[in-house]
Amino acid sequence: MAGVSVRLPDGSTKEFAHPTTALEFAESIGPRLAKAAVAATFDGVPVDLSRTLPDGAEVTVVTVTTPLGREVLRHSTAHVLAQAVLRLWPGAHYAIGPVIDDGFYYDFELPGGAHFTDDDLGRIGDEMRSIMAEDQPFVRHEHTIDEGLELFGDQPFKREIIEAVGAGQDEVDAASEGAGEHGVSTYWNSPDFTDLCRGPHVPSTGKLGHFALMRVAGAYWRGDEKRQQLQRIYGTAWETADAVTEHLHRLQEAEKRDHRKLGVELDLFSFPQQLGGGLAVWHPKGGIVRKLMEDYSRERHASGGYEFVVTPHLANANLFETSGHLGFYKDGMYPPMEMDNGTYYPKPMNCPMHCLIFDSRQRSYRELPLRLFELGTVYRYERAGTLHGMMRIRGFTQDDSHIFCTEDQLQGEIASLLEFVMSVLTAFGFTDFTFNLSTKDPDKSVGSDEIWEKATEALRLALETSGLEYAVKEGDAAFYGPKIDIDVKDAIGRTWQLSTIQCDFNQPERFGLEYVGADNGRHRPIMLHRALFGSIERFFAILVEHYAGALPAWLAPEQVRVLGVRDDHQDYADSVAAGLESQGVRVSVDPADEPLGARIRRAKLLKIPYILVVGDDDVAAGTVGVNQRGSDRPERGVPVGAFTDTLLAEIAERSVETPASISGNE
RNA sequence: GCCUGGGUAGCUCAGUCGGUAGAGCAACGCACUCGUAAUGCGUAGGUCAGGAGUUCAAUUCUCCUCCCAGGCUCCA
Repeated sequence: MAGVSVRLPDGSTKEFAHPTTALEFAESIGPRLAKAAVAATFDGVPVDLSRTLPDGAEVTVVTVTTPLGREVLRHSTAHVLAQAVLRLWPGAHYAIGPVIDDGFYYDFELPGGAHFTDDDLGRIGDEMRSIMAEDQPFVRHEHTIDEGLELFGDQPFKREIIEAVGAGQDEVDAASEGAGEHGVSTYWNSPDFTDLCRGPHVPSTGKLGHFALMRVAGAYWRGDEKRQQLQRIYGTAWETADAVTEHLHRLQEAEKRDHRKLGVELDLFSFPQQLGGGLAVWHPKGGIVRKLMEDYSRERHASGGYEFVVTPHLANANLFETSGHLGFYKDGMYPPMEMDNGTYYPKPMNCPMHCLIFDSRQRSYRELPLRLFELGTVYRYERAGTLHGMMRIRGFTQDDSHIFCTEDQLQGEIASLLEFVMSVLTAFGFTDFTFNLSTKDPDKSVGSDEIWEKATEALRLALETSGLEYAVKEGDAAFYGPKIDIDVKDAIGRTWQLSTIQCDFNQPERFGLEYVGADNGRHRPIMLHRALFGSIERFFAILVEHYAGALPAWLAPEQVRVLGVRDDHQDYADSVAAGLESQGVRVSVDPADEPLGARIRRAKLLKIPYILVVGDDDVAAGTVGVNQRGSDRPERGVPVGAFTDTLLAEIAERSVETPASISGNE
């Protein structure tokens, strides 16, 4: 065989006289690289280190600290998990074991309908460690489809994956599991374990070891709740033990920001059992934050050309028949109430009622775009298992708007909406946006293809003319029209889907909406649905988590707490507080019947932005000691006026950053 | 709705191999009067989620219901 020549990522080439594996290639570059290598890529395609270099390819060595390297590591660890489970439960069926963010999972069906319990995780982990200690190789084999079916004769899920080849819909899944038109690929670890897989894998199980099994869960086979439920085990795996520890630490930190926990600690809201699942009560401290959010929203909508409307919580069933909601979402609506003149439902959406407002009299093109806005409270019967604090709740309020416009106005409206959304969200401290365009789901939609085409194109053009990058989510639209969803990234890098802009040609048609045009003819308006917060409850929860409960001063339930050093500073503390209160500052005084340190601690735990300590010096000089949130270095002797001015400016600007210094001297 | 794990004082948790419960913090009272993250003493607080069963006896064992957590499914 002639020699081979391959290209390196830096553009240089390397020649080999004999057939050479990717591992030997890595060794030829350096022993450290070879040691860190877990896989390679040939012309961008990930492959095992044992593969032979193809002539002329661009070759990279994949090391364990890269995203692809970690994927290989996690995928390989998932295989070991399956092997361990099959050892411990002979006769178990194994399904799929893909890589996910920060980890992996594997789905199983245990013999005799057995289920994993949390206690099993320890045993399984031990078994995995012994497989890793055995340092078994991952040996790749290629088979024909028939051979594959034979090989996995007693494994129904593996057979189903292989059988999906050529059958259409599950092709992509099958390919990622190693089954395709070409045949199937498997990895052999030991005489007792072979798995179906595309690869690549680390060379041997000895390369693995830094992992943790996280939890047991149920998961439907193929994600279909009509099919059987399998037992899923989630795990995480990293290149070093320290990286595992760090990951677990990050999870702990995220837990500390959990809005449900902070909701109790900061006395913001609760879910009384007597109320019923998924229904919240807002306590005064949560209530004031909500009011501030709503005030700001109303203010922006007022200046944005919106008109305020109010609609009731119940509606005749006919309304939701007309809108189509009953047809598509009956199961997600609260059950109907029979009343003397018909059947009524709690409303799950505000849009049908806004259509009725449009339809209440004849409309002229001169009125368009007509922008109706409502903080509309809706009720949805979310399934019990989906409830999640304020994030997923059964009664909530949407900052809902419906814009009726002409076809000519559509483009401009969408573009200005995109601006509006980003501007409002920025005020709350979110600056990192991503955009998704969701298109028609053929199985769950109303209206003609032509109308959908038009609506989708309008959204696409608006995104493009605004110069925004976006991803397309096929089949993710609402039943009445395509939409743009806007995700934000929070302080610890998690993304949340917040705002939505939906283009709807269907409801105006279903409701028979019309306006009189300049041509004196009747025309159908187009309706844009949009929400910025989405649900106020959910947005509030995201805000709490984003700030870990330390809300910016303009949103903080209590902005300032004044502490006298001794009892005899009480009058001065009261007067400082009264002065601030007269300027609209939310302030309280904590009297000196406990040591100062204890009162400071309590105020810090409540995440109050400013703690003012006043003592003899301050009474004499008309100053305060300012202990700012996030700082461990209080400023003494700040004139009351200087503090007040800085604070009022911070609040008026709705600053999401705390000023570096209150006195302005530093 | 499905799978797994839970529910003990306002919060965080201990405990009872079946004999009706305990700590810290919080609350309340008294004393302390203090310059930047926990002053001391005392008081009160629980149908051990709810219901049924087994038992001389159930917070503990069994079953059912409700609620919570983590997933799955769903999310107009």
